[in-house]
Amino acid sequence: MQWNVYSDGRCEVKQNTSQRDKKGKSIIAFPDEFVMVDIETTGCDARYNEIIEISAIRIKDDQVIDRFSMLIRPWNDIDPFITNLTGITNQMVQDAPRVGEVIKHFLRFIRPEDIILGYNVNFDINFLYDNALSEADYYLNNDFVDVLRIARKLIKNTENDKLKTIAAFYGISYEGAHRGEQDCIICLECYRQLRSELDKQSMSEADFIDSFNKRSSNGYFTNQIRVKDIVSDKTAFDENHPLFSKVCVFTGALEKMSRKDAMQMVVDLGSICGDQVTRKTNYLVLGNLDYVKSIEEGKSSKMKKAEGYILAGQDIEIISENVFYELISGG
DNA sequence: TCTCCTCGAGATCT
DNA sequence: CTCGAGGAGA
Repeated sequence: MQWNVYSDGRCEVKQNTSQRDKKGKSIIAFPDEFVMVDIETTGCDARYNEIIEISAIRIKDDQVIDRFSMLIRPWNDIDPFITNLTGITNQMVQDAPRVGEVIKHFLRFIRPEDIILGYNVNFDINFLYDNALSEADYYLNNDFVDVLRIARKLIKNTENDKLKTIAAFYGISYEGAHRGEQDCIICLECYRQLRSELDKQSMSEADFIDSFNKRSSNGYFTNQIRVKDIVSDKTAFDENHPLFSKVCVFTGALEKMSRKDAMQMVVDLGSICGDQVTRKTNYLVLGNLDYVKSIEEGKSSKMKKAEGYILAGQDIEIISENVFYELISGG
């Protein structure tokens, strides 16, 4: 909580700036022209910490066409932890301009219609938004693309999704990282690799973008995987496969793959996925339900329904994830 | 089958 | 914060 303290002793809670209601949207896009941005700061909290470096590079049609990089002299000393992390010392910034001057230069570099890219770029946007408003009376409202979100969706087998890890995954040098300009270049290289990853996974950019934008008109997430969204491009199937023409329904979270991937395997075998358990259901595949608090006795509604049908003599089997994989592989 | 809603897990930037 | 689940009700 921050306070405004007046000379007559009055004080009041500082205006809630955390709304940032003119801020641009986080979008998923692959624009032909954009500005890659990275800042260095004295800490992680935009309310209490200061920007000490702003860097940006403008890319058009995969070419760097303009650059911006300036150090800033903060009002407070730079903590040794930050100097150790970034290599930026108090001495390096002693003749640098204040944030007000630098942000005004930056606002001349960036154009209102530019799309900003960066890694976890919401962090940078928040600092820039607050300083643009307080120092230049300007609302920074550019939409932005977070390369982290793209990486999270596309890269599954790394231990985490830090920029360092994604760079290593693609063999991109991390030399000179934690300085603005170099981080822009590293992020740009990762972005290029991630974009080409779509081809490797034979996915169109439009489909990839769609997978993020499954929001209903009121803005709520409706990210449910629906049976009708899972189609097979295969035309011939092995009719002797144990799952052929069987109806499979999933409940709970699978441990070894996403439900969507599992459903894709099912339809690629010529089987049918169901959204809910019915008399036509043949297999109910049991994922992990532990984390679902609303579930009583560890059983989802699909399980209870299936058990009811089994008691009534229907041909339904409730199977574990592992048994499901055995069935998939034809065993 | 669609809309609206709730919940838990797991992060990233300096 | 974002994302991936499940559920009630129409």
